[in-house]
Amino acid sequence: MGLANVKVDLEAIISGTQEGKKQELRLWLRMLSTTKLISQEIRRRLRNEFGATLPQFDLMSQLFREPDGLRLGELSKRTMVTNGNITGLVERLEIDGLVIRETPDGDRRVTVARLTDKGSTAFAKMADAHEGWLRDMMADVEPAVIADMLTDIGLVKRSASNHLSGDAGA
Amino acid sequence: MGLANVKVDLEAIISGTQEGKKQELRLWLRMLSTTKLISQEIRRRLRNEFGATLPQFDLMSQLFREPDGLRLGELSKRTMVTNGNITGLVERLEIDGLVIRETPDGDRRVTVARLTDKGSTAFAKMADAHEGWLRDMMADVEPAVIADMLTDIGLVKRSASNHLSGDAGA
DNA sequence: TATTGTTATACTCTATAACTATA
DNA sequence: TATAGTTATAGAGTATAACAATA
Repeated sequence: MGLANVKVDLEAIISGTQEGKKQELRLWLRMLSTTKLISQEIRRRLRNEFGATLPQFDLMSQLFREPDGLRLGELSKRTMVTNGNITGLVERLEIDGLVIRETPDGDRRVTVARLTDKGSTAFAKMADAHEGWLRDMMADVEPAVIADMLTDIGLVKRSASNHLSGDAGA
Repeated sequence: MGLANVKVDLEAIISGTQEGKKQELRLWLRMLSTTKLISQEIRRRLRNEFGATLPQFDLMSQLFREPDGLRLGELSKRTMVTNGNITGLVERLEIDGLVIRETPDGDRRVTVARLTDKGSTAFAKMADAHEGWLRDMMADVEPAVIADMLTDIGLVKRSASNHLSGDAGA
């Protein structure tokens, strides 16, 4: 108890003071290194357990939300992968039978990619595992990490009762 | 004015409730997509303005902190790059004259890498620019993003005075 | 002419495993 | 035998630019 409602000083950040700038910078740096760790592990598991890459997972997750599929240009925007590279990315997935490309009648320049049934099933499994992995990884570092992260960057003011190492349950 | 000390509910997270788990998950997902955007832009600028890559920048930042250099094994750990790949990474930097490899007398199996003067100067410039870029990127999205991010994931309880869109200065 | 994709190129990163030299 | 690096290999991602087909 006493852990709730830890005070956060957002004012420095929002008002754009020097101190606020420093805090922002540290927040992003912290986020970058933390997410590097996480995404490295996610990539490893995607590869080992599903033979997939993170960009492929990203792409499939976009298609999963769009049963009718997406034009490659739109896919490119959403995944932040250049047009030229979307082709190869989709191609590899098509070879595995996870994605199919079709040209609609209206405009023959257009290519629409969508998940096959196999792809849809595969992605559902991956997404499920993905969520579980995140939970696992959080369990390893939790409960200290999030609060520590916020404290570390000076966003959360550490209070006497906010000392997490040790008897969190007491 | 009312923006300070916004209340944060860490209790759900720390106590490990269902609700806390959900919040964590959303936090990581948000972080992953946010940092993807940022690191993509950072990578682009490092390449265009300095001809460097993010892994190279990471490696140099480790060496910058250690004037005496680091053994490759230690570099590998700190950068999370496998031993086999550290060799090539360091090699490319050595070709550019930014890093030098030396074998100490005590143990001839060991290789120590350290920044050259040129490398040190180059890194200082890069780090400076890097910090500026982060500030720039934050300026684009700021002040809403950080607070919004925290609010969005349910970490910060949005209050009446915490409505950021619009007249933040009033 | 503009748009939509594709192709071509070149480089870096990443992972894995076999290998060498030294201790 | 164990340790520190290196080499070898293969595959994917990334960026850029030239290109083809269609509108």
